[in-house]
Amino acid sequence: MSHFGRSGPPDITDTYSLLVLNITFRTTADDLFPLFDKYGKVVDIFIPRDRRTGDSRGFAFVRYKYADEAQKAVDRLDGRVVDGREITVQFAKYGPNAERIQKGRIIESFPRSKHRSRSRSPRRRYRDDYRDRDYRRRSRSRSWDRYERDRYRGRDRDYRRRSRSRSASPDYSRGRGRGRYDDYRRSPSRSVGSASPAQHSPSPGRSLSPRKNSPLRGESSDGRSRGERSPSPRSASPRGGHGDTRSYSPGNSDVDD
DNA sequence: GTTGAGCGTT
Repeated sequence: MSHFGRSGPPDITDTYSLLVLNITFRTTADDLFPLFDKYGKVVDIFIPRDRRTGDSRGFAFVRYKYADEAQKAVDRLDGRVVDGREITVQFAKYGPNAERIQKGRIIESFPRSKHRSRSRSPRRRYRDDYRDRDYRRRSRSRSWDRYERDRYRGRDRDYRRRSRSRSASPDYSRGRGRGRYDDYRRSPSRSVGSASPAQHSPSPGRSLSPRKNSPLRGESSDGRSRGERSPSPRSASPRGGHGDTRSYSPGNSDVDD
């Protein structure tokens, strides 16, 4: 395995974690790697993503092998404009498991055999409080300046170009939706073959569900679909097999650039 | 297409 493992964190006991804040939502580890690797030996880069959407949360973790290099990277890259955004580089304050950490270095002072209730909330690891935070100060800035737009477009195309090889966009919504509509339209109740351009069909089409609140959805009470219901086995993973945040491969870049 | 304080995965 050349790349850093998606099997979890590597040997982080002797590494120094750096927290990179204020990065763009489109910045990936591949973009940060060359930047941070210039100032030292980068062991691993991890960018937390959202479980639901899969988008970046706007910050990353860069682990250095040596503290001096990490310190230099902090001093050098802190305040640096990346992707049109001024990033904030600082030593990680907490460990991956909210363990004790010192200057970004994880200190396992206690044996892991003794799991202790952490002060933090291990049950809520995700942004469940994003609503509160959103209401707190939602109106601040659109953040969409000319820089990000330009960068986003360029990056977007790049991603599309490389992702187009293996799998297309998650068309399950459209495909499945049309499939349902197709099935619905397939009913003899509707004459398919001549449309009425003069008047708009009472069927909203895709605006709202044609059977929006039918007492019976046709699948539950039907009974026939119960056994032969196909839950759209079209694509299990829209991201394909590359759905890892840290997809950069040091020494062996798999980018087909 | 929207977000922006913060501390992380098998």
